[in-house]
Amino acid sequence: MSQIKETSTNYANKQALADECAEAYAANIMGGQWALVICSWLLNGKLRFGELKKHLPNITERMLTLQLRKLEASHILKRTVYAQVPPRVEYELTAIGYELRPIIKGMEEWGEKHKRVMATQKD
Amino acid sequence: MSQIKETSTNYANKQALADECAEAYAANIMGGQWALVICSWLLNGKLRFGELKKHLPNITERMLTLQLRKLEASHILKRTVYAQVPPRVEYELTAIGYELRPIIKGMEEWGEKHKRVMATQKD
DNA sequence: TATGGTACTATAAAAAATGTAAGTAATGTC
DNA sequence: GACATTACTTACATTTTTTATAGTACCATA
Repeated sequence: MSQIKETSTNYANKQALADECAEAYAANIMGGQWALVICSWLLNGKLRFGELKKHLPNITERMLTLQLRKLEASHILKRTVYAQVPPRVEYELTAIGYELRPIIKGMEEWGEKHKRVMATQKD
Repeated sequence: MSQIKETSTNYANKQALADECAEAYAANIMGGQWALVICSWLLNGKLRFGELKKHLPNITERMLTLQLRKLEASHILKRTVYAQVPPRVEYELTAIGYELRPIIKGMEEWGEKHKRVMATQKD
């Protein structure tokens, strides 16, 4: 998947932080350029690979695949393959995945508010 | 600060995402290995550089400085320097910084729950 | 036989984030 | 004058993440 060196200091630090801070643990799972937005789209229901791709205009297929695989490995979403040609694969949030909703919504609201606050600062 | 190339695809993608998805915008601000945990500690009140460092056992001074500067630039916290020797610098969340509390707490709870869920899977 | 659609994979390169190690400034105390 | 304290800064190395580009498999239809 992603190539993490289990001997690196960075790896050790992430582990240690995740062990004692559940919010850092969560951030590791939800980290990555597109993970949050993918989940955000999936909050409305299952989507196919190609549909997700359309919603994320500039993502490469490789990145989409990587992020989906990571989220799948963390049991945030589940992947269903239909034995068809051309292939059809659907992605859907799991129960724990859907529980991200209040957090994602919270971040959305906070982000909007932060934008407004920043607009009033003149730095 | 951090060296972002404004000509890179990555920069363009982040901008575009942040523009249309406030949750991605928020994630950019709160991103970084230690940012969330720093904010988490600061939810309990102002702390000095050295105190923060003690709370984050493996962080290097360079990383701590970088993350604090980034958070300051985003107006998540404010930095107060006291004209003393040896120096004394205090960091405190701003109003919009304190508004991260429900999000951080939400992530904390979700993280704990996710850990429990994962413990029951046998992969 | 050629073409098209879907969901990928492989490989390389570029960019970004993080870590390492050393040094700095100012001043009070020994 | 040497040393300790605090909050950094700088130069450089390494690791991790993201992007670029080009494939692949499958079968149905033209």
